[in-house]
Amino acid sequence: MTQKDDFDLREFLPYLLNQAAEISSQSFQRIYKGRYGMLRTEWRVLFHLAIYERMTAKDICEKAIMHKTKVSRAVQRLEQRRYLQRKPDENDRRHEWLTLTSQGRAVYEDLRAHARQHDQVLMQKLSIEEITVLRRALNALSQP
Amino acid sequence: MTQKDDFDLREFLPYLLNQAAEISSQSFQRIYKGRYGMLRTEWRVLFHLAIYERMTAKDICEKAIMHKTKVSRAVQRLEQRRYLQRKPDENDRRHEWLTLTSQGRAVYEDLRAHARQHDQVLMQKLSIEEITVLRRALNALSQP
DNA sequence: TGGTAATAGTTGAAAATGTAACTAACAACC
DNA sequence: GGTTGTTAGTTACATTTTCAACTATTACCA
Repeated sequence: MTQKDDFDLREFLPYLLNQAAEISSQSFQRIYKGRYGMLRTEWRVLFHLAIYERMTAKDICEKAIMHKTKVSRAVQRLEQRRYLQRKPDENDRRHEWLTLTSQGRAVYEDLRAHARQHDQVLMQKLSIEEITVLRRALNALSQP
Repeated sequence: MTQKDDFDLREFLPYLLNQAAEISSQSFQRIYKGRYGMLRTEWRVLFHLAIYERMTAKDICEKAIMHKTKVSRAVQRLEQRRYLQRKPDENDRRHEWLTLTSQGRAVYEDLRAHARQHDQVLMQKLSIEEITVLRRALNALSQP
């Protein structure tokens, strides 16, 4: 098992990004899954609603770059657990406004604290300068 | 839909990493999926075998940080398409040595060229310095 | 006005993934 | 040698995701 080819997987950005994303998500996953049985799609929707307060599913699709069926199903499950409420738009009944319930907000507060803590741990692997550049680079790469 | 909370999702590393990984993988995905009907797990296994020549499934699990069932299934599909061959180890028949067929190597050559090209496009979004730091940071975050 | 197109969101079936239990081969120890 | 434990890899089943088709509502325009 000795390396032969001159193509270095460890320099291929999509590969590296995936690896880092996967590994750095794991311990946070244990938290939202373990405590609330939530999926990745679900905490993402929850966090967006907590931060932006009031969005339609479409808004979430765009902000979070998620497919509408993913969002639709995440919203369903969050509604079943009473973490969010839906309210049809008065003027255009194709839209539904989504807001967190107080229970949903409580879950968010808890998860946010863990997220912060988790982020701290991750950042300990990097220097301040690396963190700054990393965030900038990741944002740049997130523009489609 | 105005931001309210002081927690910034756009600074939460697992989120940022996922976003960047997802988006930067898309156009490469269109290539391996469109041309060869392959999955992400499959190109990863293919690339590892091309680069290291001869590995067991276990080796791939460790290098690629993939679960053994993922690897097992990817190997099955690559074998069905005649991209790789299995050969049981003489001394320990629990191990199977995997190698690419010439057909598998041809597919790799093609995909590698596209991967390089794709990487070039991604890197155009970044400065040289950002690329260096990004790679270093991603490698650091990939250590579990 | 009526007819076609576009948009928000849902649903069902197929594909992929995760989890845990399984088989087969070897190792270690008495 | 036989029992127990470990390792490599597969399989079965449940859970998620994807893709395409669908409903319901609004927009456009002759």
